[in-house]
Amino acid sequence: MSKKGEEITDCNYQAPIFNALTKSEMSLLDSHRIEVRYQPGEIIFKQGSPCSHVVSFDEGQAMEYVEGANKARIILRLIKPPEFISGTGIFSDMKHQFSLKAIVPSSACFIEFGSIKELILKNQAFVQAYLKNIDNSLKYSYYKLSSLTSKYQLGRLSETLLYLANDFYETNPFELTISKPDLGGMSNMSKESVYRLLNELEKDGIIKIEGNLFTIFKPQRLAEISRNS
Amino acid sequence: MSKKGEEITDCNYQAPIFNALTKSEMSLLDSHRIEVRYQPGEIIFKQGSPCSHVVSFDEGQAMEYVEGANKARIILRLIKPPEFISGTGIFSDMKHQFSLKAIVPSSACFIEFGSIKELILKNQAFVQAYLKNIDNSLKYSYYKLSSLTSKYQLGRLSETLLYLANDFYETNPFELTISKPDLGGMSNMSKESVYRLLNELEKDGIIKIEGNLFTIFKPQRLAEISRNS
DNA sequence: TCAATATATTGATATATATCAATAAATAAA
DNA sequence: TTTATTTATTGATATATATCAATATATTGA
Repeated sequence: MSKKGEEITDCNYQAPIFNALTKSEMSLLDSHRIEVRYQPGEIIFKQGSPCSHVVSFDEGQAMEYVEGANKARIILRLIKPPEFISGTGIFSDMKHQFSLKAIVPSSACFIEFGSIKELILKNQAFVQAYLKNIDNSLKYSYYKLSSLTSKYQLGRLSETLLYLANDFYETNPFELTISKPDLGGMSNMSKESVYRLLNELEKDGIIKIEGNLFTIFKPQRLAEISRNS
Repeated sequence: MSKKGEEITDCNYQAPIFNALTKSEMSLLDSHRIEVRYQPGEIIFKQGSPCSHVVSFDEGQAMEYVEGANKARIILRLIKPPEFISGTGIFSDMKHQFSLKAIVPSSACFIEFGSIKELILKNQAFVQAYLKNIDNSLKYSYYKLSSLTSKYQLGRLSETLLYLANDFYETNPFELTISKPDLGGMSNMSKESVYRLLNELEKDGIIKIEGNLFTIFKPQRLAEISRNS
């Protein structure tokens, strides 16, 4: 097992849920896993396809998205390691409910669901961690549902920018690794609206954009906009 | 324990998840539960409030909804017995992620989460049923997310009408027990839009509305509209 | 280097949909 | 019954936002 921070990872079980496992349980998983590397844009799993494994996302960055009525897509959230991704549907209809796509070179470890299920049934700490994981997904999904349906686009875009700085990249000037039109996918708006509103926020001195480098000058102002519009 | 179909119910454990329990496990729950009766409009639990119990919804009808930015609310789905409602957040931040409100006189049984957790940890069939339950909620939530953000209002309202006939009331002429403006809460639109579109669907001979009695004449046409707009 | 493609920008227009407003019908209260 | 209140209806208007279009800039490939 490699430590967090090393360059090459190989199913390193760094996600918090794996803390619940003993060494021998990890070895069990080792014999039921496959590691796969992805290039930017490659789909790791696709909404609607059979779901037989969980994913330990070990390296790179990816996006979780759901497909809408037309070609529209909503980007639910971005993923960075270490992350444990349990395809929802694994206890119901065995189909993926969302798609996962690499946005930079990435590495994902597929662990057979059978062995995960075994651990869920016999390891009390593991099942609690697993339930916490789904619970958080559900919580986030409900939040997104109300936010995407009740806010104006400026509020939604501001929320996305704060999410990127605070939760995803976790730095203030941050280098955007998705495209600017993808900000529209995260905030549910057209790419033209994204460009227009970004310029507006920049003109108001709230943010600065140089290429893909985003600086948030007034995070509290952005939070206010996110709340009130 | 009363059988399904009887008038008065009292924590009857009819929801599928309870099939996983033995008689003695049910007795355990019996000593950790409280039954509460509600009048129409009364809140059973409120988004953001502490979540310490799960709910067995035994009688009546209720709505699950999330509160949006302004006073806006999205009605996630309607609930009828038997239904097991595990407040999400019970494994994460111990707060309710949505509200539940009675729409007709209803009866709900609150079961202490401690005893549910005990069963999750020791009964393998129960934990699987519990996971299936959350999984379905997540699946539904993702579906709603894409549907509410990618369809036009006519498509969303058609979807709601089909949901009511096929999944909730399960009869074709159905008596609406929520208000017509609430159809807007389910479809994310203003009440005026609801009235306009209902009249439009009626003029086109797709549905008929007499008071609160809704008849769907052309369900396949409605499904088509729901899909393509 | 030059062409070709993708990304960014901005304006004009179209359109979905909310909001406001006025009134009608239905229901409840007195 | 008469009044008051809620629910329903419909039109006019305002507005958020997408779409279309034109062009500019940057990036890539030949």
